[in-house]
Amino acid sequence: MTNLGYALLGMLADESRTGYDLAQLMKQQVGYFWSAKHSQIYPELARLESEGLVAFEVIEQQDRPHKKLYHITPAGLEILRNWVTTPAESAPVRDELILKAYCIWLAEPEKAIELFKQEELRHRQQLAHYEQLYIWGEENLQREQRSKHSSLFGKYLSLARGIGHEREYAEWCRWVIEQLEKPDFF
Amino acid sequence: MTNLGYALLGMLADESRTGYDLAQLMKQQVGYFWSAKHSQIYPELARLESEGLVAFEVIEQQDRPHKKLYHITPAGLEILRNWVTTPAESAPVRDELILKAYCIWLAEPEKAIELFKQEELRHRQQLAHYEQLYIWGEENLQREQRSKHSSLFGKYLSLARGIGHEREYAEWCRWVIEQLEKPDFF
DNA sequence: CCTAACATGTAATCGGTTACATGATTCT
DNA sequence: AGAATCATGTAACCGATTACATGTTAGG
Repeated sequence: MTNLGYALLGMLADESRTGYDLAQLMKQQVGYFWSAKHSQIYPELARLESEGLVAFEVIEQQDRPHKKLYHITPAGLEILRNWVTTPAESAPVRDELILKAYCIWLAEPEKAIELFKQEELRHRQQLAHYEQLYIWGEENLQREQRSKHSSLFGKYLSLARGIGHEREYAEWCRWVIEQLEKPDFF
Repeated sequence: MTNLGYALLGMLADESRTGYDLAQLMKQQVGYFWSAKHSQIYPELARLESEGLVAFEVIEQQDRPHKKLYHITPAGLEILRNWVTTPAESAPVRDELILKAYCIWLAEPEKAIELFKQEELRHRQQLAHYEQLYIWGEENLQREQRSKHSSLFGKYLSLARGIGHEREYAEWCRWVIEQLEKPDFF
């Protein structure tokens, strides 16, 4: 099983979806921590189906093309449940901006400041976006949905991580700018 | 040019190194934000050499196999300098633990707590490691090396990012545990 | 004797992106 | 007339990992 497979099972555990729906979700919500293009999703769904972890029914539509609505099977739910609490394997980090930071001693400080100002702005904007989603969610949250067994719970945990991550990243950018603005010897 | 190419140029801008040395560096320092195995490094060095961005001299050694000591060329330094301050392209995030967090509503809370306790510990240990490196660096830092134009400057910026990242990650794990320990309705 | 460190490469495979391919409907 | 959304697929390519391959010396 691949991580993409688990990601798809996770989305289908919440509700039945088409390949197209799954690809859309990966441009929103889920895309903040896992993503894939439709060209990867369709073959992976076919693979999951061949292993009996998902199944689909063809929905015929007038005025729209037909679609395959996938749902998770009991076997799929079982391996997903088993996976969620097993330790995650640590993937190597590859962050282009930190790589640039490592080499920044070669650059003119003014240009470096400009770069980090742009990056800070980018992360502040993403932070504001996440915070807005968080507020909207809080407002519409019913009492019975405030359960560890509601799929909304998972959405909150992941959104909170996004907020913390973007805030921390933006603050590092700011700190880097401060270091670059300091005179060389003091 | 690939990011790996720039990473190698960045390491060679600091000082001349062999492919073996570069692979070792990517298990330490540089590996915290960019990594590659020797099987990827050797062909990439050959490619950089064919494009005139690096060059090497063969060092014959008694009692050790011969080695190729690579150094950056003026052309290599130029494209590296040009790259460092150009905006970084944002790569999609793929974090297995956040994916698990998203699906955690399917798990038994006790098992979920165990998972996040393990993960918190892992990040606290990595944080302690980074902080130790930071302290050692501070201690041995000479006045003339406290310049934006010293390669140590880049090492500090990247190390600071590692510290911030691990601290924030560990704190999120702790917060998740708190959410999981709360009674469902309160 | 076996393992670790030094030292350099190639081949097979895999996960993911980009591009190719098709086709209907709705909105501007 | 053209773009956007819905809807599903395949093919080529690329970056990265794992495994294959070789050979020396030092140390437990």
